Amino acid sequence: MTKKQTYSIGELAREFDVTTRTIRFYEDQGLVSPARRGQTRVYSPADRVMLKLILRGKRLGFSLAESKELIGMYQPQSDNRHQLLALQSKIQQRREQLEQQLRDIHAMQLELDDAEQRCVDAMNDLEK
Amino acid sequence: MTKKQTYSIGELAREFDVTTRTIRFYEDQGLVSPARRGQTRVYSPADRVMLKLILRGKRLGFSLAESKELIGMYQPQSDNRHQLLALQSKIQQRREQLEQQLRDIHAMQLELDDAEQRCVDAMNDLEK
DNA sequence: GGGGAAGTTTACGTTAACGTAAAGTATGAG
DNA sequence: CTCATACTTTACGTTAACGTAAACTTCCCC
Repeated sequence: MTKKQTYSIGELAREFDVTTRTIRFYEDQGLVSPARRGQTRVYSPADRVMLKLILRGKRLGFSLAESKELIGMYQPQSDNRHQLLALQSKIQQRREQLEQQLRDIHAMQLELDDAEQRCVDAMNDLEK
Repeated sequence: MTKKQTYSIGELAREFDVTTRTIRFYEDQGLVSPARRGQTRVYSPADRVMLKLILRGKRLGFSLAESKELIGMYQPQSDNRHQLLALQSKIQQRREQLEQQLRDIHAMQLELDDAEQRCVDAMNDLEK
């Protein structure tokens, strides 16, 4: 028995806590392309994975266009040497961006530590 | 000698690679409030730090409003116990969001590793 | 067969974060 | 004095990422 799993738009919307409008919008932008049973959209596990990747991109501040490009990088269909080199270069750029984000997160965490400490101190002061 | 350092809007724009329009927009939004010498804006080191924090927020996908709130957290001026508790709660939320971002980044890094490997393989195949 | 829930298309509205253009002011160089 | 450069305000324009409303179909339940 193969997992013949499919999803309705409503199911996915609930799972990922977005509206159906959002999912249809992503289709407009060419990020997902669900099958149809009549008029109705039928989503595959692959479509579901796409959504996951898009939303992960969003959490990191990526635009839909960026996420789309990023996802495209995961399957190099190029047989052209030049394009492969270009792809590698893009991958490298993304890597560097992610590392910048890591640094930024670390800095913020330190500041949050600091902020919380001042909170605690302020509360201790309140208790005379 | 105190560091009597100040900056023009143009200097800061160049340093942070944004337009002057952007910096004025941030002022409109109440994120910075430079002094004036006549009509002309004069930025202090503190203003410069603000800009840094805002742009760091941007790199992590924060809206200006979120960055503003976050920066506000760094100096609890509250003498109210209830507000201090609320602030702690917000700090905790930010922490959790940052940790989600860390997980997201890690996942992306793994996928980039994978993507690059496929690139390398494809290039090796090209060399017969 | 009437109704409700979930799906559909079409289309106009909204918000954030600036871009861009116009028109004026100030200031140092030559 | 004149010109270039850097600043200023005012104001309309733009893009991304959906929200929201209207009007319609499909399907299932009782």
